[in-house]
Amino acid sequence: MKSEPNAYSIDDLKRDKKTMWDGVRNYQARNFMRSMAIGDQILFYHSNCDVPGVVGLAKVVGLAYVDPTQFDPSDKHYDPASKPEDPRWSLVDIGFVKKFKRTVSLTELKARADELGDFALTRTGNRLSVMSVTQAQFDLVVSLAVS
DNA sequence: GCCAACGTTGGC
DNA sequence: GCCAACGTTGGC
Repeated sequence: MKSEPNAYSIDDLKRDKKTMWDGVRNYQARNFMRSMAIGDQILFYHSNCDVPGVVGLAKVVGLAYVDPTQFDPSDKHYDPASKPEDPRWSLVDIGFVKKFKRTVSLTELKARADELGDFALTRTGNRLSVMSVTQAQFDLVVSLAVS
């Protein structure tokens, strides 16, 4: 899952312990969240910053439910087209697991393309804020963080 | 700040 | 249903 550290960083999650992953307004990303299970592990990625990359781990602590911000006109992600009787957008609750001692940068991930295989995060033009990762890819990223 | 790669919108 | 225009994302 991606976040701009200016908006919400791994340090923010560490402080909060858990958070509602609100504001996702992309159907594919939403569908990924709807398919999540409690305990699913998450790579936490910082985008739009000095060193984009995976900075830590989180996990799913609450199954998908209606994202309340879609109905709030004062919210940045307000969606006037979404009706309470038929909500468009969902979110999950995620909990802090750990912050890596070092960032596993996007550059580094691209350099490991052979080992990672078809990795959603490094696919060209991928702008999804929530995407899937295989266990093998997850394990490789974690191993890079501690190496 | 630039720009490529998207997803969405809306006219037709 | 097509597609141009537009807005957004995000690396660089």
